[in-house]
Amino acid sequence: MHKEEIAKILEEMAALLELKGENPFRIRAYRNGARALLNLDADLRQLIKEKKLTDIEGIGDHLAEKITELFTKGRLAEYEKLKKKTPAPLSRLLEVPGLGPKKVRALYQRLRIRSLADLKKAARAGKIAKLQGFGKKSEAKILEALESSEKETRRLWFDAMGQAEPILKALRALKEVQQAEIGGSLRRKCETIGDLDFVASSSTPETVMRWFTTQPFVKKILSTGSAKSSVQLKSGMQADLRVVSDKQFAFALYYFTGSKEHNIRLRTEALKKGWSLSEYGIEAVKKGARLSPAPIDSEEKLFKLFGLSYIPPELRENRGEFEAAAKHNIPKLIEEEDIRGAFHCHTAASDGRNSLKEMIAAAAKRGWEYIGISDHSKSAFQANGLSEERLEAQIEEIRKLSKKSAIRVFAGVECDILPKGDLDVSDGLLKKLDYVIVSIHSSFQQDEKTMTKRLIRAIEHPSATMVGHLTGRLLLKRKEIALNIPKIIDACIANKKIIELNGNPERLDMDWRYWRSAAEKGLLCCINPDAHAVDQLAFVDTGVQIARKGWLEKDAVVNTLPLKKIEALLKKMHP
DNA sequence: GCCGTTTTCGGCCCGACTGTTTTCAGTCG
Repeated sequence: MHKEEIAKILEEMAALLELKGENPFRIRAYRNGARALLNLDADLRQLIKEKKLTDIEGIGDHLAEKITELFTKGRLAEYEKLKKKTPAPLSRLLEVPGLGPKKVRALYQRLRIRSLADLKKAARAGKIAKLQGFGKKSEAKILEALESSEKETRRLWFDAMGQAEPILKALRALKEVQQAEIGGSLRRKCETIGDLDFVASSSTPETVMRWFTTQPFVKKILSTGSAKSSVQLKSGMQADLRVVSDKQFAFALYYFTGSKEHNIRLRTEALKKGWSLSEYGIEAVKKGARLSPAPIDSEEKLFKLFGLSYIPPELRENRGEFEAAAKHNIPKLIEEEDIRGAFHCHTAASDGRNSLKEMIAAAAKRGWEYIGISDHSKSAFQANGLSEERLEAQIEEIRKLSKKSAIRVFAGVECDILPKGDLDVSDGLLKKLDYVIVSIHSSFQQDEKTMTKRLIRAIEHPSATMVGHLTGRLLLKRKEIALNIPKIIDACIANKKIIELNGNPERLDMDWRYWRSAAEKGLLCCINPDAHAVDQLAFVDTGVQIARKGWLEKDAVVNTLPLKKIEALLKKMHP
């Protein structure tokens, strides 16, 4: 069983325990455990073999045992038992907005409702409104939730940002608003976003709330008060606005940026010092505890109060940022301006929209010193992959254009990795190129072992320079291939090969969770746009955002190198 | 069920909003 499947079962167990009315902290422990697993960047098999599961924060002896059982046997006796006691479809009811464990239990015990279908029938018959604790409104809300088909409203970070920016701008333009920022996972640069969070300060919150809930972008008001309002946007996404006083703003922004795990950590630190930290401020609660009277009007000052360096929002995931900040070891994260070129760019010769010349001109306009062109190889027939003759002709053309251009143009290819791990271009031709990206575009269904072997074989090819979009995932659309990523990282380090961070908003691949430890071990990254048109060169910026989330500094990213140095590096890798 | 420079037992974040109540439980983030 994969860690994702195991995490899902732990989640399901949490839901079942919730329905049983178990101790809420025990339930939280299961959820934390599931999350810890998903956040894991090490090889689960290895951890289990070495009995080191309990080294993971949030996983103790009991969860370690359960995870081991699931991993080795593919099933968990306790889970089976639990499922027998509570009909499994009941946990689906928890996903209906407004229904929590207590209400689901009431529905089950009093109306024998077990499934969404039962629920719908009962609501239509008006049976729910009659139950104690329910009423006409909750019945209507349940029906509405069941009948609306827009249940999946998660968006790519890029799309969510596009929706949030105009709202933020309008909020800031209000004369009643003193400060406004985007918070939540959007500010933390998560790859997908569930809802938009805005934080604003004002002395007349009601006015701001009235404005927010009556805008044309609002489809429905979900809730509204003087401190908090939630609306559903016309796009289907949910947006929340919190309004506080200006003195409280830094605390509120910090709080609503999250992540939850990160916040809990700082609150716990506060308690140890005898302070209580909330979205509204901080105060001494224990006898003898003292706070300096200096006002805290920025997140920097808040961190400083705890003796911590400033933690950029991207890093606030409780994945080691507190330890680093305490030692004043927060990395100087890479920035958009550090990028001097990119290597994964397509032209109209394969499946791009623009010509070679146009791509080069667009790269020069961005202020880059160089661009690498990497069209598809012949097996990618769906993408009009280049035959060896066409690739050879393109190399010639690139050599000519590079001499005439303001920027250096490198000749590359995005070479398919064939099912057995062979490359799709002959060795002779590969040698003529400046660099080679190796990517998987076929036989996605291979099992983990086969896939890992296939990829390592490609990495070991002397002409391979870097791995393209490692897992082939399309966020919210297509699952990643089965792969032992820690092993691939080790193979790349051993063979001195690069892994791409694909900045296409749908890919953001390799996943940010792996970069920190990989870079510490010496893996080099190349942030690429995977551009299929001139305007998509900007995807490197999205790539940089995710690189920051993965703790990457400039030094770990090869395309921050000036031209002379990148030329030397490629020559060394590709003699 | 997890965790520990106050603890191996006793904590575990907590406030806003809704709807059903008639003072508050449940849900949510």
